[in-house]
Amino acid sequence: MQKENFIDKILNAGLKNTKYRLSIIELLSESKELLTAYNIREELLKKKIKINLSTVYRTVDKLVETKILNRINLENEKNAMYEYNREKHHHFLICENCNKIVPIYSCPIDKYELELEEKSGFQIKGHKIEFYGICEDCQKA
Amino acid sequence: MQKENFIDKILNAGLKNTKYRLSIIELLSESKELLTAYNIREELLKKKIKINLSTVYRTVDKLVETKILNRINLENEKNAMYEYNREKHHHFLICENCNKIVPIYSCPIDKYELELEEKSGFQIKGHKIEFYGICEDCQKA
DNA sequence: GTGTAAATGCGAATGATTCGCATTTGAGCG
DNA sequence: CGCTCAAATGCGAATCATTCGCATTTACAC
Repeated sequence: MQKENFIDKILNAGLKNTKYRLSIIELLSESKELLTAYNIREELLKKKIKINLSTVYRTVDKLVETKILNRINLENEKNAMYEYNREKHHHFLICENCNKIVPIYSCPIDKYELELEEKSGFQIKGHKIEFYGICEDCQKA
Repeated sequence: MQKENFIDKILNAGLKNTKYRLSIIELLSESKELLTAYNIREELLKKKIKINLSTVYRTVDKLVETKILNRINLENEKNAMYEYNREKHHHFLICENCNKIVPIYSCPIDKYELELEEKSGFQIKGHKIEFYGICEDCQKA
């Protein structure tokens, strides 16, 4: 059962298993969208789970630290967004018109990163790409 | 003379030529680093130019709007940074240790962006890439 | 069950950025 | 060159996401 799996993740991360941690992980693992701290609170309220906003922030911080969640800061959004970490490298394609955010599971970087290491002398640990454009729906309208 | 060139840019953008606009453009055009609004104010103060922080924000907003400057929001910095727009497509390589920011003037995207347009149906307008790693100096230390 | 550190709630603080409004300034025009 | 008016500026307050301090509660090891 998925829930047991989440509890294991929490405990393996050296964290206490609390109802808020579990429900935030469940929520994000079921969500197709990125959610802000505020969104998370709203969604939990819909499920009759009342949580303080500070607690949401502290909880997601811990879960990001332990790599159970990812924190995403997009160019056009001032608030951080969170997603369940499915451990699949990806980037985002963002509609400049309707702000739709679509994950992209392919990545054009690979070889280039090696070249860049040689040229720059940096030891490269990672990268972040965002693509901006107009989605199909907005092009029609 | 460079200054005349900047004044032209300001006027062509339909803006009034004010000492603050000119000095902010001059400052950024001479700077090798990205500067925050606060940094800009500090640097101008060093040159005995006293400017209100609100004015810095309003000025860079206008100059970004008119593409004389670029606004850059990096993952790890909460404040926006500004650079003079030299109209050369580039990305950034950031040292996770000392926060050095190095511009990279090559770009691995080109063909991939076309593929992505086909696959996604998006009309892609642009992209943003950040590379993270450890710079040569920090690797030694 | 007990003890203890970690987690939580609540309200206040922080810090970047924006806003409202009164004053000043740039630039076109006579 | 002086006049006029919109645009630009200064200043202080407001905003909004996020963090902090502290008192209280809870999870988990023994």
